[in-house]
Amino acid sequence: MTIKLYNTASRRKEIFEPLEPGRVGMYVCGVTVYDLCHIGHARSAIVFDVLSRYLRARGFEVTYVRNFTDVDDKIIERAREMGRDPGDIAREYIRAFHEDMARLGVAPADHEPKATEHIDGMIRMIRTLMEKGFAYEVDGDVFYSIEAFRDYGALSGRKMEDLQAGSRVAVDAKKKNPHDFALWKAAKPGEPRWESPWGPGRPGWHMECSVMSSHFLGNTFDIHGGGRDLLFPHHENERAQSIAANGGGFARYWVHNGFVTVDSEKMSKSLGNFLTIRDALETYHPEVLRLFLLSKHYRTPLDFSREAVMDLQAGLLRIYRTLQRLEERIGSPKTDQDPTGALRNPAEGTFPADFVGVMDDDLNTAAAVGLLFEKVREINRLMDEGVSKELLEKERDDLMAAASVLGILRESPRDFELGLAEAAGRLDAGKIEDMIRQRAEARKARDWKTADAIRDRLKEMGVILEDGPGGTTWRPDV
RNA sequence: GGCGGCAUAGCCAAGUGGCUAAGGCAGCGGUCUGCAAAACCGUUAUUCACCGGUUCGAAUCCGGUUGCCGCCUCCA
Repeated sequence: MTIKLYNTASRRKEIFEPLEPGRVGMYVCGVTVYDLCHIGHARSAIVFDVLSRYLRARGFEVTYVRNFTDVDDKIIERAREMGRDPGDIAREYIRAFHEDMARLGVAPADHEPKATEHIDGMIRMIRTLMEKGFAYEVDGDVFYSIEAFRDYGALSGRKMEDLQAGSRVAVDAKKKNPHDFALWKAAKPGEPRWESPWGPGRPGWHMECSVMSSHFLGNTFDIHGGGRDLLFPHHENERAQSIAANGGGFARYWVHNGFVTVDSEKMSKSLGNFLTIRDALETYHPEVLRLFLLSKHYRTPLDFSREAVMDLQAGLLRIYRTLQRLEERIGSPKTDQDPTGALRNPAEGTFPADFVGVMDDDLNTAAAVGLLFEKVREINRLMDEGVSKELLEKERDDLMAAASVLGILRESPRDFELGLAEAAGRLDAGKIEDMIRQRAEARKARDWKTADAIRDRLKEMGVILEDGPGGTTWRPDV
């Protein structure tokens, strides 16, 4: 079986073959750290987290690089507004990013370089571009000349004429061509600065990704990812710089995730319709959010709404209830083995093979989630039929293999339910158990009226009772 | 203006040439239960925005229409 990925550069799905068999180099554009991240950032981070997990589960050795843009106009502007040091702002939001990602279960990348750590490399690259005739300096600014790069526009599928026709940007008189872009920006008073052959200044935005990707992955590497909005101009420019300066092919597969929208409109700072990860986690359990963001194919826009998220929550809860039942029957899962082992060489017609089949097809997590639910129904059926412990263990291992690639089902079932309840309000376990005892006495006396009244009262408190052969248990009404 | 994407049941969402159009949520009927809850079983799109065309055969390919969205400017 082979993995297929949609390559934005060719606008079609392609069979994925890494440059070096068995090894994958993957670079994903991270965030500019001037504010808290919103759930659009979360989608991107989660999609590429799943891609790296999946590639590893399929036996590839992955080197995953995700950068931080920690020097940039927006950071400088924010610092000025707040009367603070730009470096402090960047550090603060890098910390916030790590906290948010940890809560969402997004694993750290193998390398998380910051732009400011690679200024020397950027200066070297700019010098090379000037020597090769791709860049020119004007009053301490250095620009890339897009006309010098014949292939400019090939990645995003644009023609230079089209670009000019729609341009609304105020043209910088220093530029030879309005779409030339800054490689180096001369520092204005009070701005962060580094010494360079063109005087003090800072790098343009696109430089960092070119330099850091080649530093960690080489001049030609396998996967370059990011949000769809980065395709132009950011990725087009990165590519133009890198190929012009280094030769090589730069990224071989370009993978772009779609946006999170609200009321069908892109979530963005300028529209003011964004929801930060933090705010979302006040209301929704991290795994609910994660499953929601994976419930639609990564390339299509995903509309965020409370109803849609809560629907997924109901579904995830059902999966956890099945895990709870399993635990009661066959005990807790073993934790000392690689959960994804079942995906390595799955036998045809089995659940792991089906899962691999849909994931191989351009990371179809939506279909994968569907398979997960089918498997859950089957496991419940098997438990109703009373099959052997060995079979149930096998079934659970298969389920957990898929779940671990998606990064869900990481909690104990009880913790998950209580976690949901925490968002809805706190429950007093002692009082609840007291009332359950009273109800048990009433039931013993066949006083159904009293028993039902107590149950109703608990329901109002947000507690659901379940009478089973082993007595009554309770769970939060979520 | 240029380029691109999307339109599948009450809602969310897979499926891109051929068995009965996945799955989730919600609803309804049933099994189980003192009654519930949970779980399971059954059920809910003769039809895939609309109009043409290609084909033995299309939700899937082609042309057109409508609607929504994105990129072209910092943006995941």
